[in-house]
Amino acid sequence: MTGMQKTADAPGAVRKERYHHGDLRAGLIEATRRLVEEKGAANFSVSEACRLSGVSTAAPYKHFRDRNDMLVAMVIEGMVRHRDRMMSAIRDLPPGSPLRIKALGQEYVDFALNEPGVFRLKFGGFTDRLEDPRLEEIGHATFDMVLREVADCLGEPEVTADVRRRGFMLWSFVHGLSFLLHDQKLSDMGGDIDLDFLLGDVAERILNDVSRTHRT
Amino acid sequence: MTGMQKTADAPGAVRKERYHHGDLRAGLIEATRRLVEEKGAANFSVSEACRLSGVSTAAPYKHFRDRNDMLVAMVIEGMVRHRDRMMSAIRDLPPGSPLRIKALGQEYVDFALNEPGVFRLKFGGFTDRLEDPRLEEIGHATFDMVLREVADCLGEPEVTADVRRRGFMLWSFVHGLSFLLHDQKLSDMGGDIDLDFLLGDVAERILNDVSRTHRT
DNA sequence: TAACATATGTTAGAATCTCTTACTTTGACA
DNA sequence: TGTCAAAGTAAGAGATTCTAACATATGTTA
Repeated sequence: MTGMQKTADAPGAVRKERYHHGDLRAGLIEATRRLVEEKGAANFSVSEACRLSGVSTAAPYKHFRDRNDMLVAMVIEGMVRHRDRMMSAIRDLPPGSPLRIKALGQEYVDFALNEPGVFRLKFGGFTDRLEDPRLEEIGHATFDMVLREVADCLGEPEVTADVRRRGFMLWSFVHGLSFLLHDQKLSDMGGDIDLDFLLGDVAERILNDVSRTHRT
Repeated sequence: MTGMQKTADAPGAVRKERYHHGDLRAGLIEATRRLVEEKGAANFSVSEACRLSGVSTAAPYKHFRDRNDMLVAMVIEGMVRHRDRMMSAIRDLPPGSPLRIKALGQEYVDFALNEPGVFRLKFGGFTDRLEDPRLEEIGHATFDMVLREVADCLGEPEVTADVRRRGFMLWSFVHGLSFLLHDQKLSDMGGDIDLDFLLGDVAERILNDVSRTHRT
């Protein structure tokens, strides 16, 4: 009995032969991601991530402050992926084209649907305010990138107040759409609305120059 | 020792003199609402709601299947309030006016900010899919009400596919805006955007008849 | 190469939570 | 008044988070 228990080997469990794991921190983050996607953040448990990673339930506390900190670490990686995907989604599209705006929205929504656990953990407001400077930073960087795209598209050399306002409109829209799509509200209550058309239409309306007649 | 413990009396705790509570179900729902607003749904515990209500931790299970069912019961009441407020927000505004659409959006956002716990519990996707026919029903009823307003505003006698599409755009927008506002993204990243103006501008853009030139 | 310091694990356990089972009290009604 | 169902309680099983104390690798330095 060397203390190297090999209990039952849950499916997908990482087999451990050495006392040291190799990169437990990364392993736990990946386990966390898998579990959050499978069962939702509310049902995520540190214990289960430990089981998946083949370590004791005390091990994570050498790498993370607490459960919340584990989730934050996982979400940070997710947001990096999110931004990377958005950037590569427009790589080959003509600069200044509204197609780029639409593609950014498309990708925003796609990420939310492909990694709903991560997306909702970040934006659903589930935990104790996952405030972390790294999250703040990447969020700002991503939005700034979008704002520059909007400016290009409008022919503005800089990010003006108007550009910022329209960028925020676009964000609000795709953000809400992401939640509603994942909640299946579009299929339940939207009739036969075509998602692709919806994205294009909204982008067009927001990028359009409306001679503002009534400000109410 | 009659089993009538009066331990410490946590602040705000309901004092219990009788064996029977009176209306424990309602009391627990209200305690649940308070706790969710105070500490977030993730930190809500049945035990604490019991402490607030002055009953044993086994009592709720006479009224609710489990913790999740308690949350669902509380959210249902919240969604009824949500709809009621939206309806009364437009009561005195001229029928068919875009002011009504804007007021609905305003109220949607206001509710999300006033009762973020409830709002995010319903839409943040926190729990094990809080699917309940009563929630479905009230959601549909509310959206239908909005669609009729949109139709009126566009001069359509019925809820056409186009009306539905625009209604869904509006919903997506105010929905996302609600999340972003609560996350303080507008104040952090929106510069000095005026919320009131934003709502009016978006309503106008979505209600406008854009001669659709390019559908891509 | 030996010895130490540090990082990274483990074991054991305290505090808390959800939910069940079996028992008790209460109020309503025949 | 007696009985029954509804609505509480007490006790406890099983899980969970996190801590404290201990164990083992790893790498640096004398």
